[in-house]
Amino acid sequence: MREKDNISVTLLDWYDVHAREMPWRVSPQARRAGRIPDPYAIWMSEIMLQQTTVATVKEYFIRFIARWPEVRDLATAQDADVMAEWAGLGYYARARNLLKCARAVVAEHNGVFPADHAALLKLPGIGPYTAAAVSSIAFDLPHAVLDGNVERVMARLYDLHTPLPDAKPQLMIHAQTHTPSLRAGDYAQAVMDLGATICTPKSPACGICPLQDACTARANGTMAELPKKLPKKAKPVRHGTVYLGQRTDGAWLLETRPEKGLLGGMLGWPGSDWVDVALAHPDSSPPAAGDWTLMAGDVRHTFTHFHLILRVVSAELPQNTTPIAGTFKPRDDFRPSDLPTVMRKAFDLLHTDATPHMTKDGSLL
DNA sequence: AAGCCGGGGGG
DNA sequence: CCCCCAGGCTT
Repeated sequence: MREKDNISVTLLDWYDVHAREMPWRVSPQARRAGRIPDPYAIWMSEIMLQQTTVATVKEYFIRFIARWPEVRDLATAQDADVMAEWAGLGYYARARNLLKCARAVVAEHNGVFPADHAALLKLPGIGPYTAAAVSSIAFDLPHAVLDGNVERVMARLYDLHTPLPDAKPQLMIHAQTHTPSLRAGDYAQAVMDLGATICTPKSPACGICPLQDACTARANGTMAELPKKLPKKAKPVRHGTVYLGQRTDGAWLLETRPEKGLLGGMLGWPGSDWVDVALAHPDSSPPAAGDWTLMAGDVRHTFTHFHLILRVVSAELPQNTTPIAGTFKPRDDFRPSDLPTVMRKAFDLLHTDATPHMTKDGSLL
């Protein structure tokens, strides 16, 4: 086993050769040539990368930057436009905080992201990880990033068997130990790249790992079982009903969900509450009078903490319909891609299987 | 400290 | 189909 005192040098050398291309990334070569990363772009990428893979984020990042090139553009955007652009990316509180943060940077920091870890930490949506990531990647300040990748790399490097999240303080100490005072940004990206591409959760590619000779778990053969985690709890199943109503002129009956809670601030179909299978089926009344039809099949979707099974009920509504819930959105004003995934699945069900399961008879609903 | 928040990819 | 992954906010 080699000593662990030059981990950062080894990783930086590896990163010089193996750094992946990303739309927000300044390559180590470009950085040496004097190119400075755009803190706004780094911040936006890091918010999107919370709980989300690089492959998924790329297209969203490109669209956001094209539409709102600078923080002042985003700060003056309409809430609904930002939420619609975020649709499908998940964890919608991130989008609400993205907007809050952009407005705070304009209002409190003159439109310039502060090159200061403590100041970044005070901004909405920026926690310990993101403050360290922006500090290091955008400003080359020597703050240690500790995301899931770094946790895994450090747990294996030190063969640490303490389960997460109890192990976090120890892992953070190791992460800080290896963070260099020079090239802190490249180092942060290097260690996260390593975790994403080589030191992977399952079947890590130890044979091509630049740290293989320094890795204690590799020496002990325990890398596949690290990091240990506390057991997760089972997800309950909930049931509900959504109503997809389309007026004769093509307008859809939609509602904007409340700011707080599940899918907060997002567009969705009116419907019942979502209740546990053990309870009575939700008493759901349609959002407007009409000839409602239960569609064949159902929508199945899994959220962070429960599985959901939705009945989908549809109707063609007369032009003079007065909604009980929701508002009509003109056909040309509505794109299915503005919906969070579970709501888009309901829309897809309507259009891929247009055969009614049974005709509405009044008692059905 | 524990619970609340999506969605994608892999076995 | 099920399992795994993983930051920040709220309470």
